[in-house]
Amino acid sequence: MSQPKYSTHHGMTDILPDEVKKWQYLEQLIRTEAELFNFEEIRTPILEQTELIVRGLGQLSDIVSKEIFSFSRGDDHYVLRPELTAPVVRSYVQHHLNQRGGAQKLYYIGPMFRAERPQRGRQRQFHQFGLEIIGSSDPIADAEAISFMIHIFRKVGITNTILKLNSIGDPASREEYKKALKTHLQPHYEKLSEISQKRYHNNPLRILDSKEEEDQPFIQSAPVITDYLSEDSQQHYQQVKEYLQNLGIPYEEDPYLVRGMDYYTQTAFELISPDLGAQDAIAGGGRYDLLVEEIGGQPTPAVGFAAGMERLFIACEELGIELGTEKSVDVYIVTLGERAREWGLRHLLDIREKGFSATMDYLGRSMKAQMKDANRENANFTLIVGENELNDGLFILRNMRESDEEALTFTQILSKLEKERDKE
RNA sequence: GAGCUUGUAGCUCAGUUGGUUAGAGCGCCAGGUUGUGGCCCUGGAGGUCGUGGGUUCAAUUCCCAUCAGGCUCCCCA
Repeated sequence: MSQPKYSTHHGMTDILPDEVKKWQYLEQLIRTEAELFNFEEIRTPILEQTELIVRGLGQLSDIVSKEIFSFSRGDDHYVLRPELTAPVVRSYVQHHLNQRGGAQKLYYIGPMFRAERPQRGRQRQFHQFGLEIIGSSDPIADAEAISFMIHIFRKVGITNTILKLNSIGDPASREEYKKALKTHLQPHYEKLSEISQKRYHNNPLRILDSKEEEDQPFIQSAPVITDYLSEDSQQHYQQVKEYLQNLGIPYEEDPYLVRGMDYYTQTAFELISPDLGAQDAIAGGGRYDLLVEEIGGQPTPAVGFAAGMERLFIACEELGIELGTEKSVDVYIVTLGERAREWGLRHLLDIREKGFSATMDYLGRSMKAQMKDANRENANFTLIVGENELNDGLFILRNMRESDEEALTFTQILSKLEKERDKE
């Protein structure tokens, strides 16, 4: 096809009317369920200060080092938010949300931006929903976050997921482990992949995440972080696992699961969908007990997760799950002649006033074309108006599903519609 | 950031071993029924064959570049 003069940027897509139904469905589901879990929505700006994201996620994280959309205007440095944990925490600190009392249970839905190379399940503008529980160190918060995450996927019908679970401990135990890991890798340093050699110095934990062939033998023989957890961390992890068992949520422990952002501590988890191919992480999260302080607030424990909405839809597609309903309209007014069009224009409002959706032809088309259009719009009823009907005040209400029709006054038509609605 | 692969109508795809007007199905518009949809029939609109350059008498077809999609790596949701 020839290239249009203007198009979306690389890796950014329009959500067209035919697809928007499933988005609305999912957003509605998330909102309804979040309310049931007693979470409150929070909305933060698309643009954040560069420094927040750099401090929050870590200078060396892949996201910050190569995937950030940023620009400056005067002395202000802007980034398009690549995730929402740091912004939500920023908001929490900025507005002293701790003063509202208790743990803050927040959820969000919205677009994120990462300058990655696009492919299926990975767009430069993509959408996440997620939640953050700020102000509780209790493992019950971890369990609730995971529970909500699983709950949404189950509600949608995605049940064949794998929950991977790990604990990366508190900072002290992690330092211990880092030392042990480096000691283990030291003799093999020359044999490690280039990336892993770099990470050896910067962020040795991430070596565990490596998919490089040459690293695998050393990763498999590496010490396991869960052996280095402090007693508190161990207890916390143990408690999370017990809560998950009580909730009937199966999980797989993966001692090599490490998350990409620097702010994570203790519990780390990922939800994997076998239906996604290369981008198989459909949701991920964990505890980040140090982030609030890092951003300038009081030391405050927190836990949360984020899920990729596009990836959720891909999984649905693979599983044959259809979300949302077909489009339809309650009443399509079919008009014949100018007088009828005027009548229709006025009476559309009366119908809508009663809570029924209503439309009519805007193109001055033939009756047949209008009927066809009504069919395409999936109209429940057509209301046929011509000179005859205007003269005797009886209009034809055609039930498009039953294919029968009757002549009624407009008042009768409205009550007929209401009767039909009550049947449902 | 790297490798591979694809790019023909709104959509899904044929086709052209380089040669006058590029096809199908679906969708769209109109008519068959001068006031009645879904099925059927007839007709129509819609494509400089992703874009730019090169080779050639001639390129949608071959070559190069570029852009976009897909798969994989990397990373992540």
